[in-house]
Amino acid sequence: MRMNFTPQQLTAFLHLARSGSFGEAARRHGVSQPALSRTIQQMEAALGRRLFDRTTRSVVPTPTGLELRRIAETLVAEFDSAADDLARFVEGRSGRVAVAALPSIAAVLLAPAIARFRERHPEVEVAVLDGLSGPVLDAVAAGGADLGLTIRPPAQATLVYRPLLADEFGLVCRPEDAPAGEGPLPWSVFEGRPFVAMAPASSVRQMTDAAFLQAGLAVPPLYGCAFLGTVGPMVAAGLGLTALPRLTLPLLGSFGLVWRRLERPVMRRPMGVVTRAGRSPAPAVLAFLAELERQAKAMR
Amino acid sequence: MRMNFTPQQLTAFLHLARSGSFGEAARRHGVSQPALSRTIQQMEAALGRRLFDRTTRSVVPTPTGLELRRIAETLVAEFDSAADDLARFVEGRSGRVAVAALPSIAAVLLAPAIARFRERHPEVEVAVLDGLSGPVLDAVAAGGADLGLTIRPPAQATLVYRPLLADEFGLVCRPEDAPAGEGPLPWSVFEGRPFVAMAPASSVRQMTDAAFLQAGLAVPPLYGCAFLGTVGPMVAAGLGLTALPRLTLPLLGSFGLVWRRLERPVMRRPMGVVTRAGRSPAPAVLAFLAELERQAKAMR
DNA sequence: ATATATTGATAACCGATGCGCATGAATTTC
DNA sequence: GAAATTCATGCGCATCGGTTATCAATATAT
Repeated sequence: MRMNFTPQQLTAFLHLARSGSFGEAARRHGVSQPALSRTIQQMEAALGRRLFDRTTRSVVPTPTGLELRRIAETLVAEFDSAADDLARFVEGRSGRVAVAALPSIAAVLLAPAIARFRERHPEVEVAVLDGLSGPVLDAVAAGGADLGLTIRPPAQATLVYRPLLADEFGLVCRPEDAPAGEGPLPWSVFEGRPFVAMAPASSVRQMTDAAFLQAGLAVPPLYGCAFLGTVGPMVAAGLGLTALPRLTLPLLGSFGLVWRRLERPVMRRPMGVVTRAGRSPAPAVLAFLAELERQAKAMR
Repeated sequence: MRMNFTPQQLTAFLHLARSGSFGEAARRHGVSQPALSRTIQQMEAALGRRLFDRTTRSVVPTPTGLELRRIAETLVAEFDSAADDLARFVEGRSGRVAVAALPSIAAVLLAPAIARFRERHPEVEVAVLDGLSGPVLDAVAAGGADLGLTIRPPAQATLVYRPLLADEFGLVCRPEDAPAGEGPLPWSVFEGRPFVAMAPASSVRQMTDAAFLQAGLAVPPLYGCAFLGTVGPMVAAGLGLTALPRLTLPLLGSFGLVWRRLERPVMRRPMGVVTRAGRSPAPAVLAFLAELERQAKAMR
């Protein structure tokens, strides 16, 4: 005896068991009365037992009908709740988002995005793994993180990169060291002045080197700091000037440093998001991505 | 988003999630590979999300697929267990049987039937309501009892009666009071001897009265006892003889009384089972009925 | 490197199923 | 006794789920 009732059948049955009339039950179930008659007949045939003793005047559940009602009532409830769980997940209202990010991007882009996201998706768990570029990419590739926030990585078959924000480089210095005027400055502004550089492996250093190369300048790099948090105090102490993307400014510390846009060439630090190629992200991750893009657009 | 997956779809999905290959999963699910492909596509369309990221070489669940797997796994288990519960009920292996019965029938027919029944149906709860004819019929009519064991009641629209056993009347007396010989005796055997009668309302009394009337005898009834348990000691004390259906003999007590079949006329007490008309009994009740009939046949 | 085999997707077709409409049969009500 | 109510049935239709045959893509073998 293979009982293979569909949730449809079970709810139809429950409507009938609850209303005690085929016409009424059919209306509530949203089908015609003959359709409901057939449905019940099929269930009875499958079981080999009547579910209702019915005359033209009354519809009374048999003991088997009562038993099925007991069972179907909980089963349908389970089913509905499961459907609800799944719907919440599919709509991105439940689940988990793990984001790997460079600390600089985490500070300026990720933090506010999480704040907004959690307002709309309070049940979604958000995990942050801050690390340098390599570990970020590794985490995404290995599946430990759903997405990675970093600067554009070299093209890779297993990862996809999508740009979010291009952060422009500018001069960073104490107010009293700033050239007169208000507009953008050329990179030649660094000529003849001490330049506080980042460590040779860092993405910022590679871009400043490239800028000087393009501009045909020879500016000797000093110090070679690994962390932005170290650069701020050094500039503030008057040890030199530096060039940094605008959004990193808050990470330097509160020393009242000024930022002036640099051009010739205009340099932009491409920040974006990487995901695994060929892997569908969880709905909550997609929703978070959308929030990230909105945040990026707002900061542009 | 109305998720309305059938158990079929869910188990198909689980087969795929577990095997990681359409071909293998289709085989286990008992359908062709294209059929499974389409089933999964339909589920994905219903959800608006992919459930598996697949190439020709790999089938990997998406986050949504993992979530559905988690949900479907428990849901299908619930479903199976519910189906099992229902099957046990439908096959009469679980449930409850309430039997209303005359004490005399309960003793001779019901008790052994229950004993056998419980061997085969250990999970079925059996309740006994022993009472006189009126309350027995009332209990059945009101639904408090699934079936009633009693002597044939007057025809009633709401009840159906089915005969089980016809219990023959015989002379009951002390061995020393018995007429010589071994064969059946005529009712005239009571002429001129004290006859211990039952109460006028009892079914036995009505049949003994009828027997004397048919035989054209005038035998004055003495005492008019209401309970069989009272009749035994009285006969054993030598206060008189009586006529009783054979199967009631054990109820008289252990006084070594003898029973000799009576004829001219042969009187039979019709015992049977009553059920509600137009109401399907529970499967366990049907199984119990079958056991009752087997028991009756064995005693005939 | 080219051929082969494996695997999932697609196309075409077909029988079964579920539904609605119209109608029938039984019973209560006026 | 006629009308109304209620569940069951017959019939036609659209949909669905299934199979076979075939395609497209990729890994493997020669």
